[in-house]
Amino acid sequence: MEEGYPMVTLNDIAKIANVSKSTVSRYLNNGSVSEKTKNKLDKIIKDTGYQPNRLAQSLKASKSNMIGVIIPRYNSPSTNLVMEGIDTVAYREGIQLMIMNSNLNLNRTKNNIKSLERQKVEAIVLFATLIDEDLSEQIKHSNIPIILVGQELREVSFLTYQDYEAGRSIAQHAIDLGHRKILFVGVTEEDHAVGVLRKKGFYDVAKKAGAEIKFVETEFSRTYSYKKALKFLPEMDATYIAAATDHIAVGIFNAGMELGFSIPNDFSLSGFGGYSVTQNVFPNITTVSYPFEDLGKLVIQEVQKIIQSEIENREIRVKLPVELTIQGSTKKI
Amino acid sequence: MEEGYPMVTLNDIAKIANVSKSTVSRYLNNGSVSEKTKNKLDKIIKDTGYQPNRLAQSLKASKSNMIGVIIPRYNSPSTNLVMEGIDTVAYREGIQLMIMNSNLNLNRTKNNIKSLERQKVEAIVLFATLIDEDLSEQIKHSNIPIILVGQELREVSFLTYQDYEAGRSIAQHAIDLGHRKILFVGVTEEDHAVGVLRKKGFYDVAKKAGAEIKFVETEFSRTYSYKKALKFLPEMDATYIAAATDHIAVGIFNAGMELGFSIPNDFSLSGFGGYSVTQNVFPNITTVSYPFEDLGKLVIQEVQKIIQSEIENREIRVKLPVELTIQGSTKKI
DNA sequence: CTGAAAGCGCTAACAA
DNA sequence: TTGTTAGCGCTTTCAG
Repeated sequence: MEEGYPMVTLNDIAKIANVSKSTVSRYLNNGSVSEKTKNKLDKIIKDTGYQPNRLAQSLKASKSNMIGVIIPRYNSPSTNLVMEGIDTVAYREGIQLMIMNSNLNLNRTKNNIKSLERQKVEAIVLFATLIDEDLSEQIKHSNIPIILVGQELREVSFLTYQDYEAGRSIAQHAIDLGHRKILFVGVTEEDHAVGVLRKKGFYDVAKKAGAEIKFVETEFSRTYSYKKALKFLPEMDATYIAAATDHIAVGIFNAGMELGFSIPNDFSLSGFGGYSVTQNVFPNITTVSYPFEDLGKLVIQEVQKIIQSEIENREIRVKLPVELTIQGSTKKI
Repeated sequence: MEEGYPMVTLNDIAKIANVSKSTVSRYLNNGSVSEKTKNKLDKIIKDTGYQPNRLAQSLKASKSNMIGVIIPRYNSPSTNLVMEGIDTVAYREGIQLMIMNSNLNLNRTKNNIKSLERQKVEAIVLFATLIDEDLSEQIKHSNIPIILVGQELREVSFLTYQDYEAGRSIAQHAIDLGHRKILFVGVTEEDHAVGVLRKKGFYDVAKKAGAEIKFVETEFSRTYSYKKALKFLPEMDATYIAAATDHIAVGIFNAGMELGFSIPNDFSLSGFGGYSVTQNVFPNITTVSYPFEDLGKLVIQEVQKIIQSEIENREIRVKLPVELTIQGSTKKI
């Protein structure tokens, strides 16, 4: 590996061109220099391969033209879809993303925020599931705007989805199909959006229609849910299983296949999310589609507004609508 | 959203404590200050919530303690697994990652490299599939070390997998099961690892055993492969289909299910990669497992060595071994 | 149109 | 142990 060109600074360019640093800087920014020096600098910069040091620029400006993003982990399909939306707009707008992984760990999340503050990012987009009092305070008192994704929190800006309505929507679907014996496979209530809202929406509608609902708690991972399902499926009497996420649904699906069940003949099955994994099994799994990518795009647009406006105290509260996607895994009883 | 604490700098701390900036700096770094000032500074820093500005630190040091990572897109399962490995080691070592998305676009890749150079990252980990002459030159001449992941390239450091051997390995499996009429569903040869090496390894072994191989070219996406398979499956006479990636295999699997085929009874099917998607269908898909996470860990370890050593011209060439994972989708003819 | 000078926040000689 | 000084690379008044 041969060593590359040496690092050349603005000062070097100035010396070579026999002008002052400010002239070079001016050329680089406004471009308001004489035709002659313009040509001269043009050539020198091209020859030397000069690139302005962004650390120096940012330090000078006291801001970095970057937006921090804290993701919960790398392989979360929903997060990745949101990221695509974020990336699309950020790239178009010339905004750099500083992505950090919290690995679903509260302490790492807190440290990530501090780190991004020190990096002078202009705003932080935070994917968080679990939020304790401490983190909540940190968010509120940060000197840079933090916007939460996928959860709602008092006194904090957020963009999320209509999880409660999603629950209602799929419950209505189950009821419409005639199901009255239902198993809801959910997650911990510590996750407010998934653990509380989806379930509550579902229960509210299903109970009202006179359905009998049993509950099993599992974890987000497909594998864990698969193992759990191997146990509860044999002794289950429900005709409809509502899983709190698509991944959980797929885990149940696979366990069902392995145990010799036929879906949707032996029982109907649905998820939440609408990501592609529901189409990796056959029949495809009925789900509620979430507008992940749209939310990503929207986040950056909102962040832009916050950054550009001088009014810092705009509080954003957005809940995007979701959509029932009926596929082959649910049918009339 | 209430505004946070005002930004406090090292200088502010110094003034409040009535000492010089260097004393504060010294306290922060070596800690070699008198017990008295130590206590004083301790308190002030805690009270003010002071955090050193990392832009200034990095500018001063002319380096940022960050490693740049250029990923091909957000939802690539293999990349995300490697990222987990990278993240594990980087977090442990206190190294920040600056992740950028090339979106599989050559120009974005080139710009990403420039951007990371300007950011003064200490090294760049580059996931690239397509590499043209221009990019190759850019890599070689960059003034910061760039290490390629998942592909090999002359005169460039890289870590990748034994793709050729992977091809051989799964071909041997097919042959051992008695298959002699084989369909290989691959991708463009522009992707050397996937499009060339896997295929070549497969062909070398299968041909030698007297098998008859037909070839269909598809794209990486599951959906595209699914559609393609809907067309070629009905008129296919092979007893074994080797897909060049797990995603392609799943696409074929789903098309097969939809057309009423039974796998592995009507034909055997295998993929490459070994990520969890192979277990999202039933029967699970036979594949070659790649050590994605290990590679991620290794990358950062190697990068560390490069950074720490003064010898810049260490060229790294690593190809990690792979492992055949036999599951339910392949069987004896 | 151009240059001198100050300063962003920090670190690191070097003196005291 | 502490303070003074210079400087990382850049932008931005303010004069000329």
